[in-house]
Amino acid sequence: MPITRTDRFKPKDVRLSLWAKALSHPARVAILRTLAKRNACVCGEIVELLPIAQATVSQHVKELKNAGLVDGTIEGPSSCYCLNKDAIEKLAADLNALFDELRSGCTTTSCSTKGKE
Amino acid sequence: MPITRTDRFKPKDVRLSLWAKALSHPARVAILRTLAKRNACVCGEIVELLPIAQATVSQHVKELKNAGLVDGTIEGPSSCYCLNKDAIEKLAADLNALFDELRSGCTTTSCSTKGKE
DNA sequence: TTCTTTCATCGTATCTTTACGATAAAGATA
DNA sequence: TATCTTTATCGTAAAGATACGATGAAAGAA
Repeated sequence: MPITRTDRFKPKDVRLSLWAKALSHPARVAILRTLAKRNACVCGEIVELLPIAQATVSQHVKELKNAGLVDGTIEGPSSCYCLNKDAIEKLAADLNALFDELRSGCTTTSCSTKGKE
Repeated sequence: MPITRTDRFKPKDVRLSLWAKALSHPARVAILRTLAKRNACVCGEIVELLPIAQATVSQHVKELKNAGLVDGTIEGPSSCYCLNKDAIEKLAADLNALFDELRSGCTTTSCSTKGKE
């Protein structure tokens, strides 16, 4: 396998950026919300709700599956999707850990206030 | 202004996807972590730590500033950056609200287990 | 079997992101 | 003033993301 650019970054940062990328399109956020609300749903229902074509919805769902956030099963002629709860929790945990880190470092003064006084 | 594609999605989803996009590159995650750890720092220090060129670092920092997550002040010949704590909290709140929503909907069975039994 | 429904994938056009070298701007230093 | 340092921006190449129509595959209905 070739050396990718991301190999040069810390795995922790790469991991988080991949989670974030999964959420970085409004269609994908909407799909996750829909799956949560309906508890699982067929692809066609998602297509109805979103302002994009069926092929594009499939593409976005595929990304969410690749990210591990969504599972799918074939139900007759249609596909049933649902959230992967474990992955959602891992994502939430990773992000909360990041925020803890971002909160902890800085104490009081920001550089902008420091610069203005 | 022209009608963009994202106008067709819900503002709430667009907003979240924009936060996520800000975090969707390992360099940007690393920059945020660095700023937290050092409490504020000069552009050159970030360049030293990351495996990318100075121009690219500037570009990533600019995106973080556009997203509101980072503030910057000019200090003599150099630029000092720091986290925007308020924005970080807003981002954390938005994401936690999403996770609450994702957790609440589904109760027990996922479609994958349902499909296998 | 033939037709319909449902979804995934292919092919492709367009736009965006990422990356870098080169250069410009602006403060420091000599 | 001339020079050095530091950073932002420009120009641009390469890669990736997004979108859609068309097509394919697979299950169900007629």
